[in-house]
Amino acid sequence: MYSTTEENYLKTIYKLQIQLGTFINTNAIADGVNTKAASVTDMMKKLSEKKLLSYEKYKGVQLTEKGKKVAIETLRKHRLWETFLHNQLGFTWDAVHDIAEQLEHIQSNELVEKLDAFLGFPTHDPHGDPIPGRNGVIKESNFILLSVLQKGEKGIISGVVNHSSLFLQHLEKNKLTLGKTIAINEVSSFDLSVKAILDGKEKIQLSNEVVKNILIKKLI
Amino acid sequence: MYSTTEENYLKTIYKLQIQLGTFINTNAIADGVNTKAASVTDMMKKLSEKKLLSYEKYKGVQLTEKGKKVAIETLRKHRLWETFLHNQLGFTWDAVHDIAEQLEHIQSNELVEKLDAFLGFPTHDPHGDPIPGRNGVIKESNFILLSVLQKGEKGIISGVVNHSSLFLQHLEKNKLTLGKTIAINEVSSFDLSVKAILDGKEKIQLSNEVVKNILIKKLI
DNA sequence: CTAAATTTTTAGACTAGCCTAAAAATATTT
DNA sequence: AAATATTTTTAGGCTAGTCTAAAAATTTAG
Ligand SMILES: [Mn+2]
Ligand SMILES: [Mn+2]
Ligand SMILES: [Mn+2]
Ligand SMILES: [Mn+2]
Repeated sequence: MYSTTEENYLKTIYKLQIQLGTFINTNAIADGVNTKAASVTDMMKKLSEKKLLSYEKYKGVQLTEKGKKVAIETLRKHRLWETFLHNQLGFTWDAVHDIAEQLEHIQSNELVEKLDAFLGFPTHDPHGDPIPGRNGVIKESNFILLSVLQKGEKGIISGVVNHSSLFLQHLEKNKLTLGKTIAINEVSSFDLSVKAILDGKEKIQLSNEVVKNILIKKLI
Repeated sequence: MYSTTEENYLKTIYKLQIQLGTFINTNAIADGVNTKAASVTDMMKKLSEKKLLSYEKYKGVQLTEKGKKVAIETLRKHRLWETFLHNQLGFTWDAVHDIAEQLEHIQSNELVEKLDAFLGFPTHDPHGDPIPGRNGVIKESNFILLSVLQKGEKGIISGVVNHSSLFLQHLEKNKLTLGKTIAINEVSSFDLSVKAILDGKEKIQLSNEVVKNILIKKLI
């Protein structure tokens, strides 16, 4: 139905709309799809022509319901495939994104639904991001930043803000994976680094750069 | 490394080489990749430039070792994905081909190897076709046509000649699936249709059109 | 409120892959 | 051995998607 390129544009715009509000500017899109502003302008005209978004010169861009639907379907496929790669094939969480970036464009509704069932209708992908349902509904999780936890509080690692391989590998190496419990012992008022207990056993120390990129579900 | 289009050309030429001999002509390729002869000539120049095949004007085309390697890798991926779709996701054998036609172009060696392991290193796809190994070796199976069996002989259904959805659905509907045993009771000398026993139980009647498109492993 | 900086759009060009129509080469008949 | 038919190649053109450089619009600063 839509090309790989079109789906990538729509998915990127959708994600930008979530984090930045409604009107998305050309440069942000160019950055997101890894191309130049001139190419984005071209594509915006085409997508607007196809009623996937509304575009007004110099004013930015906004997805229509139709465009949002395609974006969410693509996101759904991406996250289901990431889950497959991680849970079934044993890929580490830093390796799944690039492959899912290709797999998300395979066209077959039957495949998506069968994959979903095969995986047991997962609600979150390996990075803790919510997987949109068949109906297109996304249950946004109310995770909070680990950096807002105070001394004495604890939570379960449930997601990440930064999705880069470098960061994910760093977490993996330090056993900071989804499901682990972190209890804050002390927050340095000098560099905001944190001393904590991992899973009630191990003493660990985390830089502010790390704690502000981990999402947790607060306990009690 | 190579585009979807290039991989499709190479895979098609490889299959033609298997069934027709070494030099493959333009029209056969055009037919295989569903395009026009003029487009094939263009592409042959490009693939020849990249040393994937040898091309001499008006003389036809032949894969190099390099080209053969790419073709076999693509065939390996195609058949592994078909196996995944059938064995794990429960797709019927007539539905897997079109989706595998897309999946075979996903680029990741690690994915192929992990998928292979996940599937238990299968040797044949859902149509009975052999799956090339990681080394690129294909164990050609010595299946024979059901139509060569004589009265009193029997065999196990192990593959198909015709891969069309229509034929596969017909077989499915008549429970003529891989692994079933067929014992010949009688061959009509009028229309070459066959009376047989399926799995030692059920009496069946098969047209010549059907028996000459089923491959079996002969018993005793 | 004008001037400078930034962002966005246009203009023109490129590649991959495809097409049609015509020309050239090869194969088949007579 | 011509004549005819078929196959293949060339020529020229199309679309999707990309780029650079220049022009136009908008935003920010003085
Ligand atoms: Mn991802
Ligand atoms: Mn993810
Ligand atoms: Mn197939
Ligand atoms: Mn097959």
